[in-house]
Amino acid sequence: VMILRSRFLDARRKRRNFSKQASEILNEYFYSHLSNPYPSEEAKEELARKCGITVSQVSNWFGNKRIRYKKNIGKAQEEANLYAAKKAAAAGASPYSLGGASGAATP
Amino acid sequence: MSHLIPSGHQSHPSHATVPTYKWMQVKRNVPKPTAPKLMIPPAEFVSQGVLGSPQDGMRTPTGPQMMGNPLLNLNNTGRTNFTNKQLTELEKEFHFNKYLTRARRIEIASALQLNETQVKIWFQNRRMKQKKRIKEGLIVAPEAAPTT
DNA sequence: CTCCTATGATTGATCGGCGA
DNA sequence: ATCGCCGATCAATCATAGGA
Repeated sequence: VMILRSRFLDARRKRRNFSKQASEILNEYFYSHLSNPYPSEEAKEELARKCGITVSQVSNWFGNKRIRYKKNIGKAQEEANLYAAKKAAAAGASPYSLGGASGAATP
Repeated sequence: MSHLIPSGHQSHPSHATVPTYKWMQVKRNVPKPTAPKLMIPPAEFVSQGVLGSPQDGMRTPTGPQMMGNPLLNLNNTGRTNFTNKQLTELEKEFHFNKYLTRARRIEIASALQLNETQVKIWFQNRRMKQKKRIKEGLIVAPEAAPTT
């Protein structure tokens, strides 16, 4: 119908997926701070630089990630978690401090 | 640092289940499950929201509860769907004043069939939106902005 | 090419903190 | 004590990109 409205007003909604590498960086941060995935403004700026995106995009990414993670608790999310957590540990090049605190699954 | 540890737990002993942190349980007082009927008196166009959503949670009704106007275009989730007319008027007013006075707010709310709170919130969100745009270097900066 | 899922962006409204 | 604003976030939705 008159759904045409958006065509013009929301043209800005031209989305472009982030690079595979950027997503990797964001996921690494997210899962290594799963206990509190709320990066500070400074952290967002750094992530934005590393990912080559804007701070707002970083905020959007975390916002979407948190909400969508919650909607899947008990699903493949945990899987992805272990995957990313281990990967982050292996990479060992991330300057992020493990926020987890608890569990530490590194026998 | 003391309120981000998992709470109850109920995980499964088998695989390394990820603990459930508080942020994962955060639930907000979403407006109102808006019930039964759906009515759209004026065949006006709504900005968005036309799909039907399943599921709806139940939240503590006790809260800000700003609604009170039975003739708002509410979404099934309780969210108001502003009409283009309303958005146009609000936008126009915004360009005139970034801030509203109580009196002006009442006028606009009445004219647009919205709550004072909704008008207030709309302006609040609009200001934040503009700030964000300026920050990202799109659109002109305020006025007397000492760029030095 | 069609159908479906993943994902970035938008936005009405909420939460907590501040100040008048 | 109350109210508006800010900054951040939530939650639902839109629209498109990408994969089967």
